[in-house]
Amino acid sequence: MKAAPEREVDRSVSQTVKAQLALRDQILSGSLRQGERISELQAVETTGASRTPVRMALVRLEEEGLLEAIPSGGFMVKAFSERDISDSIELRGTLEGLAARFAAERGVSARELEPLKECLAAIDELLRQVPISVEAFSSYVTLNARFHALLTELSRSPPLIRQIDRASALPFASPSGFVMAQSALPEAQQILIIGQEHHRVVIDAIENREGARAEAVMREHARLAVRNLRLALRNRTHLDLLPALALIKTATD
Amino acid sequence: MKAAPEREVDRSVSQTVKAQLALRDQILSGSLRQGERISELQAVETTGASRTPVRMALVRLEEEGLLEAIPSGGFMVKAFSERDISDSIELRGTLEGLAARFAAERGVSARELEPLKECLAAIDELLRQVPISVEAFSSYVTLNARFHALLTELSRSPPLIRQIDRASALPFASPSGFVMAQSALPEAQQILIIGQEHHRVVIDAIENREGARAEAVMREHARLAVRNLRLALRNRTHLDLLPALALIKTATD
DNA sequence: TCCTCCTTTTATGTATACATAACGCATACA
DNA sequence: TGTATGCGTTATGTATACATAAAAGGAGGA
Repeated sequence: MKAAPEREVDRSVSQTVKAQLALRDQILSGSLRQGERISELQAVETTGASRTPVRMALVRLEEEGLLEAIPSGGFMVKAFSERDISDSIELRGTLEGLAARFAAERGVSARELEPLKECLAAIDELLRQVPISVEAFSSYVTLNARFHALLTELSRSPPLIRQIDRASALPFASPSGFVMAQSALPEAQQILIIGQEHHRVVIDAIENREGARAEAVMREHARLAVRNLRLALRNRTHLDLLPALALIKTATD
Repeated sequence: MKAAPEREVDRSVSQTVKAQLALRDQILSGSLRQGERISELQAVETTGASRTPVRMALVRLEEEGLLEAIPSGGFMVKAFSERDISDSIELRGTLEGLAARFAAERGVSARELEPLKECLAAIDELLRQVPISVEAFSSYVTLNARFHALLTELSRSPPLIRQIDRASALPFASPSGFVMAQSALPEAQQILIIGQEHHRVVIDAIENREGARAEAVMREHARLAVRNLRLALRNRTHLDLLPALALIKTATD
């Protein structure tokens, strides 16, 4: 399939960003197999951008952690072990814990907490319906991502916010990475309820300036995601809902 | 034998790396002032590389955290507040704490601990002489960096190692960032001795699989660096020994 | 004198051409 | 038959040309 004939160049978005998004999709969907060198020429054809922006995108994706530089030149898709993924989640949790502690220790005004509480209430509303619909799960993903983003912001520490964003860039390490995978599990509802309890506690801890408690609960919150990862991988049900399944290193495959 | 070790050298002299090193030097030395847009053409002249590798280097330096992308295009040198810097150090300490905990909880063989203990002994040897010479300070910097690198490796977690490396890339956040600045302070020797005690404790904690203790002491260890930063900035003595002083946002300057 | 608009200039983003180094394949020799 | 070497192909790294968008400067009007 040749894309060359009518290559309408969309100039509203830079070619670099376009190439980056396209390549990321290809990586996460498994079009580009792990360990294999990514051909720039091939990437040029599939993304529609020329070599310069493609190259730029490759560098950014390497920094993002999805690609690995090959010593002799070029890049390949990185492979992740189950341990790598759980460590990445725990890492993210540790950083979020630090953010929560900063927020608690340095103090947060009631006005700043307002959006967090709204988020909390919205999730409460979602969890009230039994059983939880697929649409509700989808809404949960959005609200959960929002909650985590707001919480991170509460630290008011640009370096920390930056690092958390970078740690969450890996799709399987992001706060909502495994929520959809849970949707297939019978204990899904319980898991969401426990997660929401964590949300509630961290807000309470920040409000009362209990730094250690805020930090601890965010770490535990991430451990919930690790548990879900294990559960999903063991059950092997709805693995297609797992983000970046193609990146997971397996012994047999 | 088809493997050629010289390939690494080839890449190290690549125009991209050359430009990156040259630009980083310029940024840290203050040749490029914070807030001002970095002219690509000017960078081409000063680095000797052409625009493509310069552009590559700029992207990498942005990911590294030294540059900031300008919405309308191009990059500028980022400015850091004192709070930004202390947060970056504490961030690094938190990650190192996680690494130490991983090492302690997951267990480390005596053979793996060996190089750490050698490092410890070498630093002990250095600190025995009173007063500590400038050369000793310099040796300390090397050994300290080595100790922190070895400790990070002990976690045996590639994602965590990667993040710690990224967090330490900012010169003022690196483990040895403020050691030289201490050399001008009268309490320098005490500070080094306390730091070494932290090193000793973390090894002991890892050996005894005391995860919480290992984590706590590494956090405290980073706080020592934060204290030194404050001390150095307040005393304003030998500020020229501070890395990236040009990047620190000040109200007066 | 200040503000606004237009023109000019310059810098960035992109495309592409070129050179060099790596990889593969074939052939020859052990 | 296996290994090593050499050549050809191909991909990457680099340089540069071109187009567009932003910034700056000047001129005209209020």
